[in-house]
Amino acid sequence: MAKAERIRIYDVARVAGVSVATASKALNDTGRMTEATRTRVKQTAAALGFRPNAMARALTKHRSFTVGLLTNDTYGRFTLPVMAGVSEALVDQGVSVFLCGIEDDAALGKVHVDAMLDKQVDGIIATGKRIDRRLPVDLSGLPMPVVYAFTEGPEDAITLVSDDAQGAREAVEWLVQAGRKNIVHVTGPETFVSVGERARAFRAVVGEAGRVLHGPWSEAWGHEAVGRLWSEAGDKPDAVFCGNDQIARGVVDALRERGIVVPDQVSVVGFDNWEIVSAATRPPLTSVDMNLKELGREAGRLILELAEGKPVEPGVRQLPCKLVVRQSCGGVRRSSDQQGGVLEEV
Amino acid sequence: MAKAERIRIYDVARVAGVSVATASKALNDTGRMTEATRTRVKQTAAALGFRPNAMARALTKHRSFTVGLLTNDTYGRFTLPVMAGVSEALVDQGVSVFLCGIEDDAALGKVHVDAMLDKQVDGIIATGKRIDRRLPVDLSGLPMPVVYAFTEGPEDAITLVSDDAQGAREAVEWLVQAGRKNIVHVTGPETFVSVGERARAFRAVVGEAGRVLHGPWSEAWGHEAVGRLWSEAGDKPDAVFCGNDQIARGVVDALRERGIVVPDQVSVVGFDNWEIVSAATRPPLTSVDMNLKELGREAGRLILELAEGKPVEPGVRQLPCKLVVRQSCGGVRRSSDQQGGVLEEV
DNA sequence: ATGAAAGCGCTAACAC
DNA sequence: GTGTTAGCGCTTTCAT
Repeated sequence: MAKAERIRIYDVARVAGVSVATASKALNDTGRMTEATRTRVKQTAAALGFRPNAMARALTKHRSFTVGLLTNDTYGRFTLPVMAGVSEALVDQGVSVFLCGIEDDAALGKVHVDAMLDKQVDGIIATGKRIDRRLPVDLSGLPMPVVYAFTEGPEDAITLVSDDAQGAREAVEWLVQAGRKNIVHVTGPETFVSVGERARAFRAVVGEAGRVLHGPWSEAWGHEAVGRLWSEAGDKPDAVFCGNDQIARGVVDALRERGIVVPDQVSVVGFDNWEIVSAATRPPLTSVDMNLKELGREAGRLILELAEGKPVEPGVRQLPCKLVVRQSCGGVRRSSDQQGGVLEEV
Repeated sequence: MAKAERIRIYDVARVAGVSVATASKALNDTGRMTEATRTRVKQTAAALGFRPNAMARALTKHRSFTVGLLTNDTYGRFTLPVMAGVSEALVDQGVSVFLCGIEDDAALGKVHVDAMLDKQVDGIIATGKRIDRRLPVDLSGLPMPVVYAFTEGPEDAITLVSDDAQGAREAVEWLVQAGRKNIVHVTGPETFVSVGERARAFRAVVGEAGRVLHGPWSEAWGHEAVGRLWSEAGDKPDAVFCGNDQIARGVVDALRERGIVVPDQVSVVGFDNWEIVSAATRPPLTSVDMNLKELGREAGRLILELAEGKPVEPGVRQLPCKLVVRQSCGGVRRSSDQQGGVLEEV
């Protein structure tokens, strides 16, 4: 832990035979000087292993090269991909990310926001576990930019969300294209905005008579829904589009218990593409991926632009979902490991 | 985003009618002055909404009140609880946490570590996904303290791990106490140190003849293991102690498919207490919790002590696991919602 | 083209 | 007890 004294710009300047002012300008590619001088300074800095003191720099530049990521998503189901994206977009720029988990605790939220203020973060990215709820903290009027990603923000804020309708549409169209005629939608509670959007998109494809069953976001509900659907008289569904992967897993398990083969007899599609669930299901789930990492990347880019003083248009930006095809729904897909786009049965 | 000028200590001093030096001392509870002055300064600071500039403070105090959490655990299965604990231990002290996900990429690791160095974090906590592997970065010789939590560190480092042997012992003793006679252990690959420790603890309880089956950490393996065990001639196991919750879930599902009732006929115990798995299993899994949040808390406390210059004895600290009882293993447990410790069958 | 000097906001010796 | 002063390491006018 004991270590040679840290190299300061002062040392670089001395060794390079220039003043600290020149050294500073050389290293920051500002000011004017002979190319020779600039190069020499940069080389000595590199040779000496000079790393500028971020604190000192922040003090004068009023930029800390840090951002805060605020979240109330405890399990990290949604936050981790977002975080990964944010980090990826910022790490090359030398920007580090404070992760602040605030649960649903307003007091804790305030503590974290105050800490961010003290540390003069260049911006705050707010994220959460659903797009129609706000974090229990007020982020308006802060002296730094704020971007909302996968959580609701004020009217005139910059907000990033996934395009639930498009994701749902792609999933359902996939099922239709696979020849399924009787598709039902088993999803979460009606109180979620995204549940409504997905259900609307579902009906837009299959027709207004499309059947939608609401329940909790759990495997148990998927299970129960199958019980309900298959105990009714009349035609049974030949496909189930689920509101999340846990429900889908419940559905698949329940079907297997009834001796119904997925995907031969019934196709199942999930939502979220939570790999730990979708990949462990037998058969592995085809699922809609909300591209949360890309959402995070975009949030990182935006916060950076804002921090640099560039203008960013406020409003809600919807980012597209993509369907990840596994084995739970049959149909035809373009083979990924063959040239020429041969189509194959899966 | 436009905001009134930030209050500086200079403003506080002026309003309180003292010098900045006195103001500083008053607010930091250092130096000597009349209690009256101190109170007055503190009150004006509060009234003005003064928040010290962390950058400026860091520059002089050589403490940034930030720490870095380095991890290669992408899913966050282990990192998130650790992170929550770290954060919990530090947030009251005004310390914020940089989360740095480095995958298994040495170059990315170096980028993050360099960023931490530039930002003069007060300490680094290294964590990962298994206790017998190192992160792909060299953290020795850094000018700040390092604590290893749930990842391997150098010989003379400060390391925090869960007590796998104790956790396994408690689980198996619980099964024995529940009257189980023929317990097998279905676990992960032999290459994991923790697999060895748990298996040894298992055999220490059930006898050296205790049967241990190794395989991948997956549901599929749990499934397959049941197939293997139940297709053999002779007595069937009446309990399965699993190396993680995913295996346990596979076991439970496979047993159900065979018409074997859990926990009536066979008891199952998991490991990790990953709620998303253990709670969704039917019946919910009794599982060993590694107390990762507490591990994180302890790591936070230690890094703080080190940052404050207090000495901390190097070496490996084992923190106890605790058994979380749900419905997958029967036996007798103390009813939690009755007074007087009535014992009840579960 | 380069350098001297004045801060950024705060803390800590050392005077008074 | 309280204030004066000198930095912390870097950036940035403004001279030269």
